[in-house]
Amino acid sequence: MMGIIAYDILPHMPELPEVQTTVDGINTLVKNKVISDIWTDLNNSSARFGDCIKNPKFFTQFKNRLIGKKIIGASRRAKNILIDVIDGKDKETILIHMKMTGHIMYGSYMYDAEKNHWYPKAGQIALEDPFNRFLHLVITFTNGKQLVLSDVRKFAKVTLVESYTKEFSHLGPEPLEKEFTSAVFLKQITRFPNKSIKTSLMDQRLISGIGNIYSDEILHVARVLPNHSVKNVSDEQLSAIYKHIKPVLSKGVKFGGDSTSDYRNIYGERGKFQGKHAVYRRTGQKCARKGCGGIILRKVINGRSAHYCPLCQK
DNA sequence: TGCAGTGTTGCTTC
DNA sequence: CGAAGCAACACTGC
Repeated sequence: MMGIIAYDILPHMPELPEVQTTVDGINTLVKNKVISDIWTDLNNSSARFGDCIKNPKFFTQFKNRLIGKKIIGASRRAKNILIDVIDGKDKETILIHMKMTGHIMYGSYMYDAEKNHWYPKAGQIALEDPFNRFLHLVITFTNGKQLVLSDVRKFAKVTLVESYTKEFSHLGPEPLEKEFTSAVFLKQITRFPNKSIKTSLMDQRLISGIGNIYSDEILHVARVLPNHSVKNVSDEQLSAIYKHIKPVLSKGVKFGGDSTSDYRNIYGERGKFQGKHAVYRRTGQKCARKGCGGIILRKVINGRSAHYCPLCQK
């Protein structure tokens, strides 16, 4: 390694599999822990951010309402993390959207008062990680350990919610739920006929949780070019896309998410899905489909980079 | 040295 | 209603 820290800043937010991996990690490691203190350095912004911890007034409330409460479990809706906490009958839900570069870890961290900065204590995976420099929210528990938010670009949104339904009313169905039938998919995906199929797959109003990586991967296995308008995608192609949504997302969860960039799981470890890409960020390389021989191309669609094989995707 | 690229959401404007 | 453009932010690579 020669002391060189080799890492790329390739910002892409956690998508469904990454968020699910984090939620599973919280349920494994952080359940029943009682909050004793909360620190942030994001609460120095103007009030224009509304009810989130970037608003200093809100952060004070956030802290007061959560200290003394116990984590009872985490769940996921779209790319949002929901953490339920309780103190007697007094229940709150912490809502975290990791946006571009956020990720959450649990371990032992120490505070440097002079620098107003937190560091992982020795002997932890996170210590080796270049992203440990960007801790912006630290929740300390009565056992002395911390749940931390690392976020290079500080886009993550952290708040408290009372009503899930109100908060998430604009979101499309969850693709891994059994209610996500072929009929539901067809109804949703055809809502904006003039948009590209890739853009529609990533539209959170149509389907929840799919972003740039998984939309590219789904379209590759379904053999559909990303730039086609939805109205020009055949019924056969739409059913192929539907057929592959669940397996591709489940594969992402199975491999612990994608760490092409900054994503880390609750232990500070990388996921392994980046080693499984057929197309995403494989521009100029050979198509992963056996016997295809195509070379992966990259094209900007609606301001986002799409990766695809011009030979086997039609 | 400076600026485009990186990806997502939500707000503004039309 | 919708689409398109941009801001939120940090850092890299050219």
